[in-house]
Amino acid sequence: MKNISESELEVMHAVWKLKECTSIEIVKEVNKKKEWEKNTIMTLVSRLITKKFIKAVKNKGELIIYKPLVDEYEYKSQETNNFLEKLYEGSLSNMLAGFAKTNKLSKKDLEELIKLIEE
Amino acid sequence: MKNISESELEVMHAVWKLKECTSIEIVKEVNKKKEWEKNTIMTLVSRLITKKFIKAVKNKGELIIYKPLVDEYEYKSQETNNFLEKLYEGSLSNMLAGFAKTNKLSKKDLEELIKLIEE
DNA sequence: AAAATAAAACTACAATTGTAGTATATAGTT
DNA sequence: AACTATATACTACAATTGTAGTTTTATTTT
Repeated sequence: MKNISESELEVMHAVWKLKECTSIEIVKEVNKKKEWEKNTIMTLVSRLITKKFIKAVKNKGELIIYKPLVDEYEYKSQETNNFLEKLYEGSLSNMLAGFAKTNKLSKKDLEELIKLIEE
Repeated sequence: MKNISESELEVMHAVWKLKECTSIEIVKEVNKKKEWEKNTIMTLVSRLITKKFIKAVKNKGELIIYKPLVDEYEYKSQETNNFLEKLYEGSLSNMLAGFAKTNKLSKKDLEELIKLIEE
């Protein structure tokens, strides 16, 4: 399975959020964060279709409806694993340790971490 | 500042580890993980030089010595921020929450997390 | 029905990346 | 000094990515 590129990911975020949507809605949603041309955004959509991350449903007389084909959280945590593998030998605590060195963890972060651990 | 690509990153890991090293050493180190041709690895080294992540010091009669120009942990935590931004709206706890959903955190992870928090 | 508009598809093109091969310079060996 | 081996530099080339422009198709308006 191919990768979602960085700008494609921006589009995926929109599709994940909207769930079933038209090109118009996707463009509007993406434009909240990125000033990209409609054409640019639709090129990304079409690449995501080729890569099987999005499906297009076409009904006569209606706009095409786009839907995500992969689960958002599943995809994200797989990407997170890849990321940890690439930068931190796959170790989460390794990452947190390194991260804490430069990016002071905020109190809020710590509290949320504790809450998470307690479950 | 340009980005370090995925295969370039593999080379950076070697250079970070070795600190001051020759092409031979870099190739040997990278080959522990990736079966890449010497030429391939040296192409990556030269791109990293262009991108200012590595410096080459050349002394007459000796092999060229390569050194990292950026701090490993600084680079990694910056990349981590980018990653969090791209996938989790910049929120670490957001990531951990999502991560915990699919990737059961191991007991070991939890223990190490707790240790970290306690500092 | 013809024209105008807008959506969808197709084409474009440079930069980056992955992955080497080839040429040149330098050093060590006979 | 000539030859050989090997380190370094330069060239190559297809795939992917970022970023649209252009063409075609379908729908709505005169």
